[in-house]
Amino acid sequence: MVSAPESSSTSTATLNRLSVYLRCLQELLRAGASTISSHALAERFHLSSAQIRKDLAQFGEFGIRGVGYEIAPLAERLHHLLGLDRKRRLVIVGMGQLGTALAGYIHFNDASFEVVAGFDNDPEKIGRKRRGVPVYSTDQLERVIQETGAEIAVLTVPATAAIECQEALAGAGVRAVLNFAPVLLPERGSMRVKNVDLRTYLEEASFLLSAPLP
Amino acid sequence: MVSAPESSSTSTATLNRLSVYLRCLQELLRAGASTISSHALAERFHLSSAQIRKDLAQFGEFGIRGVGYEIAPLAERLHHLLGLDRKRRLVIVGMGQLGTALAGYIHFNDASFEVVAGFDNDPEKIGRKRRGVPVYSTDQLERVIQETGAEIAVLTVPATAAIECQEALAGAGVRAVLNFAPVLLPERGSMRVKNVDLRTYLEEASFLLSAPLP
DNA sequence: TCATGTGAAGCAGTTCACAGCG
DNA sequence: CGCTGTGAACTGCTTCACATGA
Repeated sequence: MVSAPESSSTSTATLNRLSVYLRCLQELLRAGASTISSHALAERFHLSSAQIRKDLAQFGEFGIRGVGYEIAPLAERLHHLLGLDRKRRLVIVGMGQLGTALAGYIHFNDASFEVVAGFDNDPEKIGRKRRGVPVYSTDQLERVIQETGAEIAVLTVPATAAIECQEALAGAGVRAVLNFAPVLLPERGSMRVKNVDLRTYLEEASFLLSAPLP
Repeated sequence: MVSAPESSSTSTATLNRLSVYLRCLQELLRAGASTISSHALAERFHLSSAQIRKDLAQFGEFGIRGVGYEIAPLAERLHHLLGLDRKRRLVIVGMGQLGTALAGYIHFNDASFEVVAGFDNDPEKIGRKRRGVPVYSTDQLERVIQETGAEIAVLTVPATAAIECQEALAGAGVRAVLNFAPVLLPERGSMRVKNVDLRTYLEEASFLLSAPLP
């Protein structure tokens, strides 16, 4: 038994699975279960049980041989590991259709994240609230982000504006961006970027439909 | 010179890059360029030039040694390859905030995709149009999909409803799903699934913010 | 006995480095 | 000469298989 190494590097793939495991564990907990084996978990996600054990073993020995994992402490561990016991503030840049919808969606779905501000260039929107979120001019980006202490940004602006927005966000100290604009934004310095390119996803679907059935 | 192999298997990663290359080529074409080298492309995307050459070489020899790639024919080739010269019909299941926003977004952004129907359980919405898209009861899913010939579905329903929706879609003959519900839907038979899990993305960001700076 | 934790093997995708050709 | 096309090396993730321990 070793006290959790915790560090080195956890891959994105592993991280995303942990997020999914956590939700599953929370559900099991609500349903009154107390332990679960890697095999049982694997079945739910159509993964291999070894995958799950490897994922979990990175952070210390959490399982009980012959039995499985205790759900409650494991869930708590993952919750902490993902940094979810601390509420994260985020801003939405581009309060159009999609930005506004995401503001509501995040607010409604996720207790660990708080949408503290939206930005837009449309004078009609500036100074009002949309879905409970105050909308500021994009000029105010740096000031508002520093005042609110936001750490994450969701980018829902047109492709042409995305790069300059990213620069402004980097300047304001934002360290994580979810980019919905259809451009591949690069990581820059300490800023992490997750590109969520709807267009690419649709085109992937289109390709698969054209291809012969597997 | 070999006539394009075209087949075997193209990985998702490659496919997604092709989608991005295509948009870049179209932009270059509008700007009046006629050829581009793998190095110049690589610079734009912060990729290696070898990566780009490998990606493109899968479909035949398209480059001119000592020069680079001719933009127009390459763009046309990729466009065809991704199946974009054929208009794809899609439906949105769950016409809430997010579903409605996506309907507008796709319609506005992408000439190759047509949103032909939305589905929801809310009687208030059924029978009306939202963002130009007629909304039907979820009961009608199979009938409407077969009548419209939709091939792609965007899932924006609550997590609890996602699995049964997937089954209904599979039954209706839909072969590609973009799932925005926060559950990991499995591929089933010939149905391809792309999970776009906002919650996981946010939690990934949260983890990275907690972790020491790289 | 049964399920975990883990080295070793396997596989996939990326990068390297250079031969080949315009 | 410059840039493509490509085998070979490399990197990192996944799966296997088994020793270990409750």
